[in-house]
Amino acid sequence: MDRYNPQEIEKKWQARWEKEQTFRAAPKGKDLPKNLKTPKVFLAEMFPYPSGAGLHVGHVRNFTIVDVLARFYTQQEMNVLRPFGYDTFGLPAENYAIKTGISPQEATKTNITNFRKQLKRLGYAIDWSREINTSDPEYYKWTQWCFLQLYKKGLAYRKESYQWWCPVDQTVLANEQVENGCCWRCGHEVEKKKMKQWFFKITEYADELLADIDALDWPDKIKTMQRNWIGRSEGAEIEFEVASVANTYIKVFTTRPDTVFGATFLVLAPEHPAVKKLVTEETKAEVEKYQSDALKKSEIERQENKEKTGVFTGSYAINPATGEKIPIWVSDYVLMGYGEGAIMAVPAHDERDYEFAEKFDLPIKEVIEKPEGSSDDEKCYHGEGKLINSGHLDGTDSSEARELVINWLSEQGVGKQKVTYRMRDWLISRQRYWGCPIPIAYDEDGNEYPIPEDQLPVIIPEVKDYKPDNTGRSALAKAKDWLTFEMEVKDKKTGKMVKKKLTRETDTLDGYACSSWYLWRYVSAHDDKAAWDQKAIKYWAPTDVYVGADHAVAHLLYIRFWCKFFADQGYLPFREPVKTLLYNGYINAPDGKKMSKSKGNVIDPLDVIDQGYGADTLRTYEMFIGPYDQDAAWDPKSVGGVYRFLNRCWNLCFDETMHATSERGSSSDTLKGARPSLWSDEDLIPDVADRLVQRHKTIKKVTDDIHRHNFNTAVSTLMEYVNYLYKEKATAEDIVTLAKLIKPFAPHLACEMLEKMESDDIWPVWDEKYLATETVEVVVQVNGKLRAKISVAAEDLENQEKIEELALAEDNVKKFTSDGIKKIIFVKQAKLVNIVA
RNA sequence: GGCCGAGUGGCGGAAUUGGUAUACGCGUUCGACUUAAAAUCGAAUGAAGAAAUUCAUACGGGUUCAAGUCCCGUCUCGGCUACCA
Repeated sequence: MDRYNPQEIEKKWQARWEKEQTFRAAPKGKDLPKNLKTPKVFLAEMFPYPSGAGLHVGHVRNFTIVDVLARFYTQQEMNVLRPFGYDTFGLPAENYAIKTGISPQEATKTNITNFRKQLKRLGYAIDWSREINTSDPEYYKWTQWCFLQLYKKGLAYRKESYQWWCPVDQTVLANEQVENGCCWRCGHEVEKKKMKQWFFKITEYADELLADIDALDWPDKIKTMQRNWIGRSEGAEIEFEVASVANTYIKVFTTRPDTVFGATFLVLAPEHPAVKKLVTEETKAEVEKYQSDALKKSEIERQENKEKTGVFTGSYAINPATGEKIPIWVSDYVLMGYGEGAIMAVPAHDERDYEFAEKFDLPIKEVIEKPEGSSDDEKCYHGEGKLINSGHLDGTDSSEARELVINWLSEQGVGKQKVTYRMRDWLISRQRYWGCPIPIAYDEDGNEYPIPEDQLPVIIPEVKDYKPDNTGRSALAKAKDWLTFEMEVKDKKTGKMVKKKLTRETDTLDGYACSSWYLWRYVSAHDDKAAWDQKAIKYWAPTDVYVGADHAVAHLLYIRFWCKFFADQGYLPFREPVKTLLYNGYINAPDGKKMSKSKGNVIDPLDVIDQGYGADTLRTYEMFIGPYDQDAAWDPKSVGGVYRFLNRCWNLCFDETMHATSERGSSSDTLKGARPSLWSDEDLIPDVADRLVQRHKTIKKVTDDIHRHNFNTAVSTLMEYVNYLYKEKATAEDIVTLAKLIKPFAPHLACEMLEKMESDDIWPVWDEKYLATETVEVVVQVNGKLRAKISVAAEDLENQEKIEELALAEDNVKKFTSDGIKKIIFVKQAKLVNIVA
């Protein structure tokens, strides 16, 4: 007998899959599969950044989940689309280029080649004809096209604003790229810088992005994070007239308009544009110093020092509810980016305002009565209650008063209902070389001209030196031939077409823009007529199952935003890009800590394969390691256990001593070419009944488990089946069933077994009739404690009286029921009798 | 501080709708094979007890014929978030 040799058989099957292009989703040269009536499944993982280090075990877990599903659905004869791509723009390649002079284009090519080779060694069922790469001009041409669509609709715009700036990477960062006041890439503290930047107006879709979360088949964790990120607040916008400066109003946002009578001062963010109008001779110097200090303060300092600071502007506003004059202050606890950048302070009912009032000795006026018996012992009560000190609204319940106040202020023209979002517009320009160029140019007056669609792509020029220049512009500014050019444009004044000298935008797009549409590119990956083909998108998309372990908010929110936008433009026939999202956990080092090069605890998946375990063991192990959505620690000993299991599968097929033989001695011809030692079910009557039960139970359990994404228990079910077959020996049908069921996990081994058995790989179907056995075991409890098990004929389950009688007849039951029986509960479904004594 | 998870043998974990707690794997022990070891195969393995049995799903209560599962409270760990008005 040949021994299980993964090295040999994996090489053999990988070569065959490559040659036969086994995993192409469509016949050559066509976009759609032949049989459109078969259900389609579009599966994808979050495409990786192909780093020089190659695949790590985390990738393997992520990709194997997709692969198991792809193979499972393929075996069920569905049309499966399982493409692959690379997210190649980004800082690592650029920093590497700055350090070594090797161009990002070249480094990316090398890395992809390595990645592709490694992916093939894992035996993934990838349709390689659809491989995409975001830094390929063929791809980013269409990223630029997407940008222009957003630009046309006014959803891509330029605005001067204070932005997070990383002084090391020399680029602005989006809010979600700032972690604890530090750059997500290099970890350096970020600063605020006033710059003109490009944005996508994601806030336009805030309401829909929020509302549609409910219906998504996504993990609750991610749904909650997205809801929090969008951060919708309902409240009111209230205008406060400035007493000392004519015709000046300060708008504030509040979620508690019911407390307006208690607003005893206003607070403005240091960056608020009205501040310069409000300062007086005496306060000017001090306020300006406070403003410039606040700008210099890093996010970390702001967080560390929660002690309230602030300064009086010297001006007063009129509280529209009370008519009282109240002072206007400036403090950095009010953020310019949220609401109106100004608040009405109600110190009696808001902790932050309370602290501020205490510190600067400002009046505190209670306007909500704490209900009796309230356990809230905070200094300022922020719950609901009856209004007091609130003029005509005294005695009203605070929850009702909110609307009454809004209506009342609205009648006077100084207030209205308002919804505010925590989410800001998406900052997309980056001062980096290695990104998708923004297809915009400027004339000498700074007017914007989009590059016409037929002139795309704007190709990234090769440069010698990749360092950003010290003006905050990317290295693209160094490509002089590329930077300026002539283009026919409509003259802004005369409206005639004229040739104009233009300068290109040197900012590139945030990498998240490139990954916001790649799922749709997969349906017609190398289409040169459109970003995605309409017929193909209609058939394949949206993505049925999307698997990842990162980007809970950013990427998964942006892709939803683009989906809604392109749906509105008529390019997509759906409004949500991903039906089911699986979010897999991380794989940690054996010590339970995160794997990292510096700690030297990294497990290299290719090493595991080369040690002799093979790809099938690696794949199966990573599915068996635990529930896919939980973190798990790598255990080298358990890898050995999975290898032993696959080895046992192999033996059942190739070791004749493991084969069931018939005492009647007749060989079966039900399986052509099967070895003489191998017997079919038919030869084994009468012991065939239990065998069929085990087999069909296994088929059902494995099928259900994969549907539920319980990959770990699917594998353990197969282990139980193999243990059973080791005891009882295997028939031809057993071996074929086992091979088919294990194929999603260990495809090479399964193919080898199926080849030997001359069998197809079509997913087996269980028959309910084998699941119902002739005799069943009924559990007998007394007072909920297990006391006996009785074996009864299956049809007797309908006969409650008989079962109760049998149960009571058990010696061990009699022992515990000698004091009499109160009642008997019989649960047919659970096959259980509970006697209450 | 706020929100959301989780806590089961020596370890990773199973228990799908409230119905036999600890499947499967690792580890450990014993046995077979072997001159021997590895590999492989077989058996045992929550704790206490000779046994019947009792006690065990973080802790304390509750609901129920029956609770790992549901409810209330406490503790511990993890994730996200953090002056968002």
